[in-house]
Amino acid sequence: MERYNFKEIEDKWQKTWEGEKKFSTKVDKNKKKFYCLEMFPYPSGKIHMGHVRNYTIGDVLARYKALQGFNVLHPMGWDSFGMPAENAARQNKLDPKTWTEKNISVMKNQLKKLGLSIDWDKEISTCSPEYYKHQQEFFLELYDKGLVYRKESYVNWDPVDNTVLANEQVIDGKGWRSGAIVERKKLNQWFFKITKFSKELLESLDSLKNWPNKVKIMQKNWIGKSYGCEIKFKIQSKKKINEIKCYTTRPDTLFGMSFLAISVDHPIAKFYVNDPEFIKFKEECSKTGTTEESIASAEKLGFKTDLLAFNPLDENIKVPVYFANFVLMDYGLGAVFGCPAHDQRDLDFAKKYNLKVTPVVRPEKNKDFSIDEKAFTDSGYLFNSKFLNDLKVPDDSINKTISYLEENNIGQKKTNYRLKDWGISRQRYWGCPIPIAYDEKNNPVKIPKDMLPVELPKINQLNSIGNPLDEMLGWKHIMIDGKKCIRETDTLDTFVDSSWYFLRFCSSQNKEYGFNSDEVKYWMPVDQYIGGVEHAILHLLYSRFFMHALSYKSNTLDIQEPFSGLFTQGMVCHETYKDENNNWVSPDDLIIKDGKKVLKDSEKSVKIGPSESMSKSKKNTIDPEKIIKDYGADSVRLFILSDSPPEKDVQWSDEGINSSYKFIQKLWALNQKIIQEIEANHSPNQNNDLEKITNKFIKEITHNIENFSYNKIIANFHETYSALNKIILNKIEKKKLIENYEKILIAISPVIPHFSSECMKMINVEESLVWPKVEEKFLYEDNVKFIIQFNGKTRKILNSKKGTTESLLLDKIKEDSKLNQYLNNKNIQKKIFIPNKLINIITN
RNA sequence: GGGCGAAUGGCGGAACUGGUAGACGCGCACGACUCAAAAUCGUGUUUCGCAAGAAGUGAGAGUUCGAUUCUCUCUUCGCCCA
Repeated sequence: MERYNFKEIEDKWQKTWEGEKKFSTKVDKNKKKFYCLEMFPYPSGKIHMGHVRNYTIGDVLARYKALQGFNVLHPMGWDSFGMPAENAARQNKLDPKTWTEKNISVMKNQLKKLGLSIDWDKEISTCSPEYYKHQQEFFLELYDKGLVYRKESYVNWDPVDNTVLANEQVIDGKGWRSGAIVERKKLNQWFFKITKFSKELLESLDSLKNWPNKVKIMQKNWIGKSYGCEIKFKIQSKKKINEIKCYTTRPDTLFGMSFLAISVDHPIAKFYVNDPEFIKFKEECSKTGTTEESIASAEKLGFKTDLLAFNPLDENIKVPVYFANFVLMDYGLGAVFGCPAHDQRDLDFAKKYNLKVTPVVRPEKNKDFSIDEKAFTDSGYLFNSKFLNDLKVPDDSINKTISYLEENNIGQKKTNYRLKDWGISRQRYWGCPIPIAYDEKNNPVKIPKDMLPVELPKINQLNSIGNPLDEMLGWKHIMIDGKKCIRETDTLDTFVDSSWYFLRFCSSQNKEYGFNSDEVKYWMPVDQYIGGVEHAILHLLYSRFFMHALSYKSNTLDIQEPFSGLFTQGMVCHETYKDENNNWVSPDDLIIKDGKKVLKDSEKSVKIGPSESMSKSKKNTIDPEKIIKDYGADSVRLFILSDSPPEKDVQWSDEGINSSYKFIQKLWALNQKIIQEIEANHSPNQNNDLEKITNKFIKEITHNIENFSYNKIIANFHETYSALNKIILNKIEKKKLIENYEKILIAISPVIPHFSSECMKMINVEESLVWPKVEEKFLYEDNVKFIIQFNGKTRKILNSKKGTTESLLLDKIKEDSKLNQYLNNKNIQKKIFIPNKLINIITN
C-alpha cells in the first residue's frame, strides 16, 4: 500500500488555500464574528517551537470557529522594532531594516509551512512607516488629551558604552555588554499618563470573565491599590521648612516613629544643594539601579539633616530627618516616617544609625514584648501608644488613627496606587520616532499632521556608542511653521507598537487613520487572545491602557477592553545534555548507540540533564523547519498538542513526534480501507456502531475544543481510530459510511487540516463544510453500568436496564453468586441508591 | 518575605457537578511475520501476591455511606512580585 506522502499533499493544499484565498476575511454584518489572535512574533531570525505551539493552538480554534459558521479574523504580523535588530546590525555591520526584513521573509515562509489559516492580506509590520505613521498620530492625539507629558526621570546609564540600558540589560547591577557598574542618570523623558486610569484598569478586570484568574491577580498586584493616609509633620528648622508630608499605610504605628526619611529628589533638597557632603551622598545614591528590586536589596544609606520632625500625636517627641536612598520621589510623596520595630527596612536603617526602636504592636495584650533582629509585622494589639493602646491591629488601629488624624487636621485618608506612569522614551535608533521637535527655547512642538510620518532616517552603520539619531544633523534640524526646530531623537518603547496592533488588523490597509471605526466596531474586541504568560503584566496592561486612552473623550471609539478572552500557553521544553567538560550539547550532535545517547563524532556518552525550556544558551532547541521537513506539518501540529494540556509546559521528544507521524500513517491506512469499503458499495445492513462512534467522537471533541483541552482531543483521535478500525470491515452501507466518515474528517480537520482535506477530496466532499451536530439518539444506551458497593467498596459492575429500581437491583445482587456472599449473615443497616449509577449497601 | 498554583504508574498525563483511579500516548516485556534486523501487527503493563485478595492519587487529620475531587495543618516544587 502506498504510504502517505505528506510532502506532496501538504504542499498541494497550502498552494490551493493560498490560490483561492480561503482565509481572507471581510466584514459581513450578517455573520457573527470571531476574532482569534495570537501574540505576534518578534522577527528574530527563525521560528521556534514556542511559536509552533502558540500558532497551532490558535489555528485549531480559528478553524473550528470557522466551521461553526463564524466569520473568523485570524491575522498575523511582526513586532519588528527593537533591540535585537540593533545588536545584530552592530555585530554584522548592516542596517537593522535589512536584517529585519530578511528575517520576516524567512519566518513567514516557515509559518506558511505549518498550514495556518491566516489571512496574510492583513499582514502588518510595526517597523513600516505605514504602520508607525498612525502610531505617531495616536501619540499626538493623546498629547492633546493631556495623556502624554515630559519630565525628568532616572534611567540605567552604562558609563562605558555611553548608553541607556533597559532593565533586563542590567545584570547584577552591571551593564550586560560592558560589565560596567550601572548608574542612575536623570534624563528628560516622555511619559504616558497610565496612572490616570489606575482605578478603571483595576476595576474593569472584574469584567474579564474569560481571563485566567492568575493573570488578573498579577495585574491587580501590579496596579497595587493601597489605603493609607497622608500625614503632615511639623519641622523644627533654621531653614524655611515648616512641614513635610508623608504617605503611609500604617499610621497606627506613629508612636513607634524614630526618624523621617525623604528622597534626595524631594523639594526640600534644594536647601542642601550647596552642601558638599550632601552632593557626595546624592552621587552615592545614583550608583544603585532604578528597579525596585535593586533599591530594595541595596545597603540602606542615610544623610542626616539638621532638621527635627515632631510626632504629630505628641509634640514632645522629636525625631531626626534623613535623606535616604530607599525612598523614591515617584512613589507616594517621596517621604516616609520610619518605624523600625515594625518594618524590616526601617529596622536595618535604625540599627545602622543607632536610632531608637520602640515597639508599638505586640501579638498579645498585657504581655512584655521586645524587638531583636526582626521587625514584627503580624497582627496584634497596640501598646506604648497612649490613647491608642489595645486597639486591634491592623483594622481597628488603622481606621481609628486615621479618624483621629483627620479630626485634628493632621492627616487625610488617601488611596494610593503602586502603578507608575509609563516611560516611553528610548534612546535607541530602531524604534518609532517620537513626533515632536523643540523650538529655540526648548519648548516641545508637535510635528504637523501633514509632515507625518516622521520616518527613521536610513543608516549605514551603527556605532556602539550613543544614540545614532543624535548624530544625524540633516534629519534633526527642521523648520516648523517657519521656525527652526530640533527633532526629538528618542524613539518609542516597542511596547507602544504592540499596544494597538490588534486594532490595526481590523483595517490594516486604512490610509487615513490607524483604523476604520466601522470595522473596529465589527471585529473588536479580540474574542480569544493567545500567548505566553510572560506578557501577563506589561504588554496586556499597556494594551488595556491604550484602549482606555483612545476611547477617552472620543466619540468614535468606546471599547475599553481589547481582549475579552485570554489564554496563556506553557513553554516547550527539552532534555539538556552536557559533555565531559560540562559544555552544553545540542540534541543534533547526538546519535543513539545501544539505546544510549552518545556524541556523534567521538561516540562518548553525555550527561542527561533535566528538561528545560528551549533556549539557545542551553543548546536544547529543536528547529521546527527541520522537523516539518522530516515529519510534515500535520505530525508536528498533532504532537505539539498531544502530550500536555496547552496551559502547561510540554516536553518535546523524538519518540513523541515519531509516534504522531506513525499515527498519521495509520490513519492513512484506515482511509484506504474506508475508500475500498465505499467502492464495494455494500447494501444497507443493521447492527454496527458507526453512528455511535461518530457521535461520541463529535460530542467529546466539541467539548474538548471549547475547553482548551487539546491534549484530550488527540486521545479522542486515538480512541476513535481504534473503534473504527474494529468495525470497518463489517460491510457498512455506502451512504451511511460516507456520511459518517465525512463528519469525522471535518472534526479532525482543525488539527490535521492537510490530511483531512486530502481524504475529503477522495470521497468527493467539496461543498462548504459545517461542523457536525451531535445526534443524541445514537448515544442512547439501554443498559447502564451499576456500581455495586458494600461498605463503600466497589465489588462489581452490573449491567442492567436503564431505570432499574433499587429493589430490582437488590434482587440481582442476591442472585449473583459472588455478591450474595457479602450479604450472608449480615444485617443491612443502610442503602444508598443513586438511580442509573450506584448502590452502596452498609452492613454490620 | 508576600501572592498564585501544582503534587496521580518507569515517564507525559486522564477522571464533567464527590460515585469503577490510572483514559490516551511514550517506554518496557512477551508473541506473530522474518535466515536476521528494522518496520508493522497482536497481547500485557500501579504495587505486593501463584491465586483469592489487599494496599494505593506528596504526608497527616477532618467532613461523608463514599474523597484524586471539599475543609484544616504540614512538606516539596513551579511561576509572579519583592
